[in-house]
Amino acid sequence: MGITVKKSENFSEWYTQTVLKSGLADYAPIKGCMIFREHSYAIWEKIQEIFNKRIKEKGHKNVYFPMFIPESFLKKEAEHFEGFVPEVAWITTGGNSKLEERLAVRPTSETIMYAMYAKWIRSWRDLPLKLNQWCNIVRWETRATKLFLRTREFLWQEGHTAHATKEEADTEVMEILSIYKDLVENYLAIPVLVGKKTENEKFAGALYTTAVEALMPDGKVLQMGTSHNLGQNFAKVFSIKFIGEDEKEHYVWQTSWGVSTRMIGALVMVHGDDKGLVLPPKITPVQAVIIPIFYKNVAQKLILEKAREVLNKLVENGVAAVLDDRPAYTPGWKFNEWELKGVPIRIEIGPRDVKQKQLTLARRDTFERLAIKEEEIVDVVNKLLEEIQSNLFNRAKKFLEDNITTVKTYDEFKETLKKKGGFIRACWCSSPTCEEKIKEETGATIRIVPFEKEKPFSNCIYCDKEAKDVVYFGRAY
RNA sequence: GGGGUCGUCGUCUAGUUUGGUCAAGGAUACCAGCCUGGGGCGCUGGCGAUCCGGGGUUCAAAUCCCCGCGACCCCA
Repeated sequence: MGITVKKSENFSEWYTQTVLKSGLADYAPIKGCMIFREHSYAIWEKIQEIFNKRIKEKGHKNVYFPMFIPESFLKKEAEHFEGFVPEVAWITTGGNSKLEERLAVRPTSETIMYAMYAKWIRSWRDLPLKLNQWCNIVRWETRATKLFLRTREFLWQEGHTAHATKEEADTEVMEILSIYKDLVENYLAIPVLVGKKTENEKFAGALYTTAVEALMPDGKVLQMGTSHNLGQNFAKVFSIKFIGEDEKEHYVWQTSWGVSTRMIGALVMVHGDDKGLVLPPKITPVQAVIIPIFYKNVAQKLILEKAREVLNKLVENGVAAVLDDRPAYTPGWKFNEWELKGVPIRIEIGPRDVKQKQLTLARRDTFERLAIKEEEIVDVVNKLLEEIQSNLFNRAKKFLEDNITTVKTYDEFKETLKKKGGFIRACWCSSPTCEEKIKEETGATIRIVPFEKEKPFSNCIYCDKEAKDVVYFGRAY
């Protein structure tokens, strides 16, 4: 019933088992598809809650657009279409009749949304337009399914804004990126690198793309979120124009950005251990579980009463606590189950504790156990939750820092990639050809070009010509 | 994209190499009853599989062959 492999020994198998056995997800009876079960959906709801709050503060509104996109819409922006067509699922038939124009099941919603933006935006007074939607996305993957990371259907949020000027759009892109960084680092406790994408790696149809990228324990890099400045590319093909204060006609400047349920996969990989999930307190649906320990010859009622009292106290003080009073399972069984599910704190209440007016607490991240005075429970739990949150982040941060390797030659580059993985900091001449060659030969891509230009410390690792940028390479999921 | 492994009760698995002993064995889960309870506790009984689908070879197929479907692992 528990996880039968060690994280350090067979990472891939460990990941699959952890996801399945913790009750996060299951395979669906449709190839390439998965089921987001209660546990992962609850985490997703937390993410929604946090992110909604942040963007609503900034004046964004949530909407919902159709999941079907007419082919002609998708085709309007050539680069965009090229980028997505290899994995678009098409609807060609409705009932018994063949459709006159086939419909794409949205791989992303730029085109369907912008067709409407063209209708809604008339004047500078209509700007900025800042909409977001939470929805499902379909990309017809042909590669092997990996729960949360590579499935044909997944959930995400996609924000789409329109602005009067490029500067405003630039600002929007950066503000959203910093919300993503905040979400991932301060809630999911996963440290990230932020920066720009190269031309090769940018979103199909964008002017430029920015991203937050995280490092997984197996040395591979996972893109956690992207924020794009679309320039006026879509505005021109969808004719999204407004009359400015200068009484002239202008095309809008647009942004789009998204994070997906992939983040849940990162959460599993980064923090999980041989006993299962380890969830950061700020993102877990359950922060503390109370497990009463009964003995036949001791008044069960007393223990249960005490457990309920502790539960109420915690809940009243804003702790997401639950009481596991199922009589059919033994305490040991429950310990294992809640550890598998990653709950940060376990509170045990048995006859010993009641007698001594104490509670026994156990930390999920360090397995440390401690006895505390009953009346201290709220303070101690809150303090522990904070400690666990920062411990998880610091652990991951150290791992990230230890796995950023600076190299000066291509041999060193290949060696590091093979032996260690992680982020590789190297100099690059900024030619897409070198980037492409490196990808072909090693599988590594440029994950991030830092916003603050660093001074090159060597020539381009591939062509040995003068380097223009210091960039971060990695093998990505 | 390339290579490999695999598919048998809900789940994990034995059996496949060498066809017959298998109307498929075990463990776990599930149900009933007892017993327990500070790390997946124990006992008794019960339920549960046309062996992924299709075709072929054969007196005989979970086992051999072909096609399909699906999953996983490794490599770029």
